[in-house]
Amino acid sequence: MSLRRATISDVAREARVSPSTASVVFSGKTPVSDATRRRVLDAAAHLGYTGPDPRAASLRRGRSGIVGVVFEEHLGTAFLDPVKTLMMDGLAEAVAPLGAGLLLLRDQNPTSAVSEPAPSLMTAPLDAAVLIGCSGVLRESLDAVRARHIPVVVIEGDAGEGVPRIELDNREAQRRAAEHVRSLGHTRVATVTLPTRAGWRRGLMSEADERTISVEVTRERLAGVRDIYPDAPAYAAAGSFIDEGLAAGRELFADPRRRPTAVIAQSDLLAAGVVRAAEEAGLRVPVDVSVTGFDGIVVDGLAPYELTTLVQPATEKGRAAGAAVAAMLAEEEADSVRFTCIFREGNTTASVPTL
Amino acid sequence: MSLRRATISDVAREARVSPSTASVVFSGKTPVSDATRRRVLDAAAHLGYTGPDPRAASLRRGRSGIVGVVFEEHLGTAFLDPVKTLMMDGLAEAVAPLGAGLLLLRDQNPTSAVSEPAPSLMTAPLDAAVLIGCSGVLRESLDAVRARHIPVVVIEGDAGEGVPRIELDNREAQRRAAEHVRSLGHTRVATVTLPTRAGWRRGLMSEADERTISVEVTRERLAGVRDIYPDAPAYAAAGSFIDEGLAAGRELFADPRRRPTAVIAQSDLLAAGVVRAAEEAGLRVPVDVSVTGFDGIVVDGLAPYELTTLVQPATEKGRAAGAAVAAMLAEEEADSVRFTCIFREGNTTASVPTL
DNA sequence: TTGTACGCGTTATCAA
DNA sequence: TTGATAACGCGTACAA
Repeated sequence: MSLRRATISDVAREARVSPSTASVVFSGKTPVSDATRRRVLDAAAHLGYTGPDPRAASLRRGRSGIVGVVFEEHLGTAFLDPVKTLMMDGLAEAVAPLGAGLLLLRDQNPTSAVSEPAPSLMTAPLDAAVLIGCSGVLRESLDAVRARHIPVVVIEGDAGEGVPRIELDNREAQRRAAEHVRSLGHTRVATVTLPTRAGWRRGLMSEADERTISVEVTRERLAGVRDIYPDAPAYAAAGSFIDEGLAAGRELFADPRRRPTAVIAQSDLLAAGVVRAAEEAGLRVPVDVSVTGFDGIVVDGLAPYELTTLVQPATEKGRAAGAAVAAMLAEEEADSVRFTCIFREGNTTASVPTL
Repeated sequence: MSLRRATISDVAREARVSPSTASVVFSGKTPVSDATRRRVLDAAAHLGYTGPDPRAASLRRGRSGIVGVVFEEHLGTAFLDPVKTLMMDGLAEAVAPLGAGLLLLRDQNPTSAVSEPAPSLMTAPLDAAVLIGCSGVLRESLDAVRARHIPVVVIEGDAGEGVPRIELDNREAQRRAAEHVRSLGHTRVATVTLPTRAGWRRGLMSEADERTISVEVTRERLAGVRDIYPDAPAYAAAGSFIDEGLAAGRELFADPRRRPTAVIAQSDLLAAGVVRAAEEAGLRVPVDVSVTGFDGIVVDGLAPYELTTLVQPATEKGRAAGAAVAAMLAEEEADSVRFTCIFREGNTTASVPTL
């Protein structure tokens, strides 16, 4: 065995062909006679050569086969969100035909005090990047990627002109849920929102709080509720978890005299928590209180309840991002896509109780 | 603007320095006079040069800054498992100082009928690879990676000689839970296991079923129970979900005369489902029935229950894998690590009810 | 502190 | 069907 790994030239020499011929045997881009292919493959096996070095190949081709996925949070946190998980699934599926893989990236440099893009985002051999939830924080990452002229797609965020976006009709969808609740006769309604900004601790929001929501999804969905119920109390959770919904529900159901007859939650997990809080308070769902969610995921352990919710095409969103990436890599125009949620009536909403 | 992107030579020319000087300005490997640095940086800004091309740099240095993480399942499925999620977190944290990112990889080629490694595993510019749950299926991936002489670490799996492993004391830990249950006086005990093989549908296992369990974790933990309760009925779930535990619990609690007074579940999610099933059957936990879990994760929505469980250092496992990768990249010896679970008594176990 | 020269391993192009 | 040639863009001895 030699010290350094065998290269394609070594294989070519051993097989008594030119390096280009050996290369072609592996890439399959040009027909090669069976005899020659045999010789090359045998030589490769003999030398323990397992195919072209990806680093050299990617330099030569100008493609690395790597798509970066940029999160603005801890990976562990990101994957706690079932919607993001499904999106990743769709994305992975959509880039697989390109022979590409997904590189997990965080936006912030964790070791740096000042806000600057993570080094890996600057130094990774990316063919394209997908930014998830482009709020203010991801701005630097976006700029960094664009400066590198890397095609970029943004999911759920505002990216400025020229950047394809994958969006949801958050406001309209949430409004539909509110309309449904109204059509059932509910007038005492509360809403439980997703976090409003980084570092928000849970609690009822003041008007001032509402005006300064920096998370677009939260703002939009709240606006959808406000279209129908301008004055409903809004409780902002600290995250999209059952336990957060539970905490919110406890507070909302605490005072029997101001108890809402319907709660519109901005995620299914929050809604599940609200349902639990209702049970805990001795309220029957949906007889005494109606609850709506958002996302349309399967909430493990919530059976026999089926949330009335807005089903968002989470996997589709990922797939669409992947398709946009594929288009941009093929030098085609990639369009923004706006997905529509589908209202699904479960067994957690009913007419307002008659007193 | 020129057609092709500016290279470091262009910058050097514009700054009237040699390419190597310009290179050094970006890498910082050699001191450069302030004046020169300025000129180079200005020239770079002028030309829109954002730093060395990662593809070329990685060819030259022989490092890509990419660590592959190989799963044997759909990504969406993998991230449904809180333990894997935490592991990813630890892994990401541990490789970040290397300036490395995590490339998500599946082991099987989804488009191929025959079992062969995914193309991305063969063609991705990996510095190292981490295989998760190396059962039989991941064998090909392991061989492929080793043929490429890429350093590899295996989490929860058997990798053969020379491959560092990150393991858990599954059997001993589970035995401790069983011992705890026995010390509480329970004799009518059942266990709920993780899936036994790919494609297993839920149900009680026969002795023959038990002998042919192909998932190591399941086998080991079951062995731990068997050390104490050789004859306890074992129900294998189809996945680690609350709803699976619920289904298992329903079956175990169906017949009041053969009802177990304690259930040992192989994961916290399964245990949570068993707790729900107990409630559903009108049994109080832990008064009428004790339940133990495994993992020590926070089960969202299970409050006020706190499972008696075995806390496994999930994040630590990821970190250890990252450390092993770092060591191997530094040409050091990387040792296998065997982690120990910590028994934690919650409020879901109590003495056997007196009749 | 700066510059020269070379090679990292591959593949696209073109001619034979 | 095969082979010669020339980059791809950079980092790093080594010399100046």
